[in-house]
Amino acid sequence: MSKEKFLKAYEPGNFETEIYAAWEASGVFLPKGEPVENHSNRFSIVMPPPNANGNLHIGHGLTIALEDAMTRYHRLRGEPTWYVPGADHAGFETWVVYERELEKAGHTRFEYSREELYARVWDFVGEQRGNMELQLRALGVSCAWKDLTFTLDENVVRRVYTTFEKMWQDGMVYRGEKLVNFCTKHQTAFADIEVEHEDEKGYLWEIAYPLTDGEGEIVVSTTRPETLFGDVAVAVNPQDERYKHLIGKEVQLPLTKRTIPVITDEHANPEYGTGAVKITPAHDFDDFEVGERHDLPRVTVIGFDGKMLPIVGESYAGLSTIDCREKVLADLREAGLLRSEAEITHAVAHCYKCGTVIEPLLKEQWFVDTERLAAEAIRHLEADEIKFFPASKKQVLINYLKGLKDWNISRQIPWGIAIPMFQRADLYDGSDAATGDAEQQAPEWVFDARTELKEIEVGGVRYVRDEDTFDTWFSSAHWPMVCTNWEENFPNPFYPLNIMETGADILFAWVARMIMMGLYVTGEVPFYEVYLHGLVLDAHGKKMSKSKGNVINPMELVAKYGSDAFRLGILRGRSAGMNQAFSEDAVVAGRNLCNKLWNIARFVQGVVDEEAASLNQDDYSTDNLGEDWICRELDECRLLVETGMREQRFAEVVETLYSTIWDKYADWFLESQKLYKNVPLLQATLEMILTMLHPFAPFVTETIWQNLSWTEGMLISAEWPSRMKYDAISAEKFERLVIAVSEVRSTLQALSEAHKGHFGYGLLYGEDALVDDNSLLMQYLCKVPSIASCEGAPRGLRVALPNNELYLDVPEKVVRDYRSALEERILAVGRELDALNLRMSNPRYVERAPEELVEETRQQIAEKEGLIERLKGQLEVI
RNA sequence: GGGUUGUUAGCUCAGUUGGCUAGAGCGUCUCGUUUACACCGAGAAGGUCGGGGGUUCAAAUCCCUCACAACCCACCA
Repeated sequence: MSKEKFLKAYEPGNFETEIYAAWEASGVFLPKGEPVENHSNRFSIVMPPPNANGNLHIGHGLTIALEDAMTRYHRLRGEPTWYVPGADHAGFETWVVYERELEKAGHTRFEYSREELYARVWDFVGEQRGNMELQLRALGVSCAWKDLTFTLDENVVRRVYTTFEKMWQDGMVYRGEKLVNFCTKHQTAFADIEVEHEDEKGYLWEIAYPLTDGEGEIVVSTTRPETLFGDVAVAVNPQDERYKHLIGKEVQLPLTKRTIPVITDEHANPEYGTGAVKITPAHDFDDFEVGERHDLPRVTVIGFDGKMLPIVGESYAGLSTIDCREKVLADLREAGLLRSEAEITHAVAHCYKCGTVIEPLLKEQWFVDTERLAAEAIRHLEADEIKFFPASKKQVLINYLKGLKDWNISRQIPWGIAIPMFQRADLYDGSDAATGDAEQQAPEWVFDARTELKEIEVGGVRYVRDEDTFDTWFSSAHWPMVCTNWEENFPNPFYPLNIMETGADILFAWVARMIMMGLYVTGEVPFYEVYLHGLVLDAHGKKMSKSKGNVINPMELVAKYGSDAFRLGILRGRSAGMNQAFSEDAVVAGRNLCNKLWNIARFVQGVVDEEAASLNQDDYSTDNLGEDWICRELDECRLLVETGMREQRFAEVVETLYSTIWDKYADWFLESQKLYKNVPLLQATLEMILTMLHPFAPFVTETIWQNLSWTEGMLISAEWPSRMKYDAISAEKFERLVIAVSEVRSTLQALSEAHKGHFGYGLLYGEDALVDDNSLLMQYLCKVPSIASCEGAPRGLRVALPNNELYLDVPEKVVRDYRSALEERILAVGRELDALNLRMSNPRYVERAPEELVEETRQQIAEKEGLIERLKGQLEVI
């Protein structure tokens, strides 16, 4: 590239694609150098895999901005750095999308075998693949593309099967008939965590169950009268005096011919409803447990299609639960058994995808016994082996793990990793009933990884594959292992990961499971740090959702403002774990910074071109105050960036860089360089700010680097800046000069406003060595037409500075017009002085506050007193 | 019902272990075409840091309490 490309404004679209291609082609995204065993000298991170067939949303944008900034920073520090990208088959999500397509085309899943469906979805995803990866590239992600892991890759499946087999052998996997959360629309069970509870209006009905001995009745409270066909008991609290005489009696179950017992159980709450509750173990989680305690039968009355089963009798069978409810209520009313109806609000479980009410149904499923896994995870968490950002999430996670229940890992959707379990054929369908002893003694279930086969033969016995697939979180739990090829590379120099960065909303679903699984398989925590980002809300702090129509597409922002601007904007003001509103203004500010940096580079390149003679110097020196000052400021900035990166405080790092580059480097240093032109220093300092900003704005910094005449190689693999050398006393002096210039400018502006004139006044100075030594710079920065010593005869308006003797050479008339402004200023300083005096007049302050603080206060009082004195003198002159 | 986190300028948000005059971006107002940049420069206005109480020489920061908001968890029929 050449300088001709240094156009006036930075146009990201002209460079980004080209720059990204150059990075990718150079191989710089792959880890460089020998990974060392000490994890502090290498950096590994894996991408939470975006949905392979989807588009990136704003949350991905934040994820990439964070992860890529970390990655680039560590790469610049010279550490072997490995950022592994991923793509998710997104089992249920993708299945829902595909099934919708299928339905649009007038088909249903039931027309196809599982193999056919799997193949069809595979093709469907294949068509979409690539979009997501292109979008990641547009965001500038510097990940090792050749190591991209798809969640259905062969090595992932192999790893998952190995773990599952180990769990099966360890007795941690079991087949159980339990109540599961079942979506009757999607025909699949869910883990507890996948179910959404919402408060809804409903009714609490009271229904009379007559005693079989004819001695009255017992009235139960229920929100689901249609499940009464599945009732197996009525429970009352053992402490409830009202019902003591009924315990052990039988009642007639209304609308049926069955009778059921009255039992006691703590579950019955005497305070709620009538205090008597019907027990339906097959359709209610509480009742299921009551049933277990009392060894009650489970009567299933609702099918997986959400319709009433034949067992409920001809007049109800086949009805939906809602229709059945209406009919039951009507019939009860007619029978005179419905005692009351009251509106209530209660939590109802819904499918998180389609909103269908979740039906608790009995189903045979595979479960993972989580007790051991959770206990081990808690042990390592309590030993502080993983550092959390924000720190508070660690305890939140421990609390969750303490209450963790067994994990249902069976899903009835074809798009996923098949569960490698086979059932003895005779038990599977009964059609091929076992005849011999050998068959009858064979185990009911066997583990076998040959899931591509529908049937297998083991020891002469025929087995049929379980049709279900794994919960995606079961395989995702292996993510850090599979992405780093933990098994093949053992001992793996990149495992455990340095950090896991992901959304705070999947702390339980994912982070918890990665920790449990990592410990179970490898014996080590899978990562040393966890950074959890919050939700990106819309501009008004509302959650983004398609239905609300407030979704912001990151790609549109990238197209409009550039990738760097988006990255700078999305990180601004965002801290770990917090849900924060998205601000397009912050992206605009990012865009402006990129343009500013671009013009800084144009200026520096211009000076370098002009002063060609002084080129090719290896090192810089500092020859005047501003140069020492900028070296000090840049070095301070570097330290703040390093600390901020260590502590994962990205918003602060960006803020620091922004103000250093703009408010210090451009506004003061470059302005003063228009007089002095220290070429080697300009070059060194520009390189430094480019390097420090590169993790956050990779494209513009690299583009500039490529366009500068003297730089070599690529910025992405440049060296992190080392310490700057400077004279601290000079730097301090420049700081005072800055204050003086600001005050002069401010006074000039106030004068012009008071007097409606333009401010072509000269500047005079008295006994002021600092100004005397730097008069040219003062004149230039203050934009005054002249500067001179007042030769012991001050005139005009004294500038209100405590440490400098400066006068603006203005006519007396103007000073008089300025009188009110001066009076105001005196009052303001007076107020400040009062506050300081108040502090000093408190003897306990002097006594207890640190000495340097007290000393500082004393100095300030002296300064303010001097200043006020001078201002008053000025007023008297007028 | 339990838990977590918020409430700081017109808007969106920073503010590390308590300590100089509480900051930024965007917006607003005034002035300005000084050849790096109008995606700019200079200057300015704007906040009793949600309310109340407490600890301290000193509180936006620590403690208590109230109000409001968001999110997460939860089987109360």
